[in-house]
Amino acid sequence: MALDKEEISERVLVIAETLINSGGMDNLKARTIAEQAGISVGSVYNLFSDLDGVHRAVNMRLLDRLGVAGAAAMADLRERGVTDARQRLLALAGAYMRFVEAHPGSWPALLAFNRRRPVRTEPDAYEARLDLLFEIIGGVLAGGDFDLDEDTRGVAARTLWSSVHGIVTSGYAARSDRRQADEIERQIDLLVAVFIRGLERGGTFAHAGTTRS
Amino acid sequence: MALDKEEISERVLVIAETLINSGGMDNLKARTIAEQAGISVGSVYNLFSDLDGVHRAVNMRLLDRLGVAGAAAMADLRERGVTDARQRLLALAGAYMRFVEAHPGSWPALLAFNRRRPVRTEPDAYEARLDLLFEIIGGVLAGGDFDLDEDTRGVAARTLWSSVHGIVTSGYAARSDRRQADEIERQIDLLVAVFIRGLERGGTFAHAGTTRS
DNA sequence: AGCAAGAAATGAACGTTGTTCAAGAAGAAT
DNA sequence: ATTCTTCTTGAACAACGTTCATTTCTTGCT
Repeated sequence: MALDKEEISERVLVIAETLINSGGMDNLKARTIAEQAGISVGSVYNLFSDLDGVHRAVNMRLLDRLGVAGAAAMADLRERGVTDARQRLLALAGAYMRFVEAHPGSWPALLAFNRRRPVRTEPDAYEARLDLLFEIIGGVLAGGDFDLDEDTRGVAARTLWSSVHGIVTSGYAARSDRRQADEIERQIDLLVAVFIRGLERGGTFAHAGTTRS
Repeated sequence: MALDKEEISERVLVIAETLINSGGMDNLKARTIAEQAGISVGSVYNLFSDLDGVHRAVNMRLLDRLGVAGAAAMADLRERGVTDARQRLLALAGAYMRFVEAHPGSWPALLAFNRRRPVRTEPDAYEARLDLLFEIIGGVLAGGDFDLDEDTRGVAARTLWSSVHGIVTSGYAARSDRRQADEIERQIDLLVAVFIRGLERGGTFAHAGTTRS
């Protein structure tokens, strides 16, 4: 055996991500992986349970990289002495935007994968990675001069994440030219500005009871 | 020919939506459609270009229904004399939430379909239906006592849509139990409250220049 | 070195899928 | 009745995910 099992798995995942990123999840084919990795189809199934398993592993690596990108953006601003909450939130949103742009195939594939009905295996591994993102955002909110209790701050952080996520992904789903990138930036600017103004005034955000019919 | 071509198309679409909604897009199979509709596989391809064409048609019907649901929610509040912007936005978000709940398979499938790389056919038909939603939200914003120019109001409407969309879909993607429905409602409450507080103070929302690195 | 037992890799084979298209059936027109 | 046109059919094809009997390699022992 020329290579370690770990090394081959690694290579398979790199190949798999490239395939998915260039042609969507439909482009992830067992025979293509095998050919490009220099192994047989059977070996792919020896390393991973099935193609869904390969995709899951690719997705975990993606989420890890997104977390790193977010943390790096915060570290960068900290180094440059920027503590302004608005700029930090914009930097986080920008990091996410660039991340999605850099993964035009694999990120949509991750989203599509997580929507598939029969269902979530390893929810913990997935949500733990999301929690990391929420904590970064929560940290920014805690650093600003908002008067929020811990619980509300958590909800606000998750709301910000969901909102930015919605803006970026539905933006790129609609089109992919530069006009759309500008639209996304405008929406992010407005969202962050509105959030900061709205949160600055403090208070609670109890359920108004009108969401349900 | 016992039935009109229109009638059979209609029946095929109803069957297709049921299949997609119950088992995701993987459940949409040419032979299943043919069998349930009482026609042959070839006839399915006679009515639609391919399975993507069937899915596209199903998606258009879904978007139409979503638009109707939003308009109905607004009409209902108008009848009851409710003009408060906050309650109207919450009602819209609630309508979307219920819509997504009512389409656990077909709505995620629509989202996944629109993310597929090779690409958008008929972008106009799709975006026209989205514009209708934006106009409904824009109308609510115009009705409230915000001091927004038309352009900013449009951006705000689209931002609200994207945000609510992000909250609802990433909420249901993560889990599907009742705890998650509560979380979604909390996020929507906070988002709407923050938006109204933020927008009330007027002003512009120009690009701060920190989104891009 | 030789050898046996266990582990890992292989790719032919199977069942399903989307899609096509020659052949046939049905209808319309003369 | 006959021709022409249009629609319908389902067998056939290629491509896919997945399995598993067979082969190949590795390891431990004498």
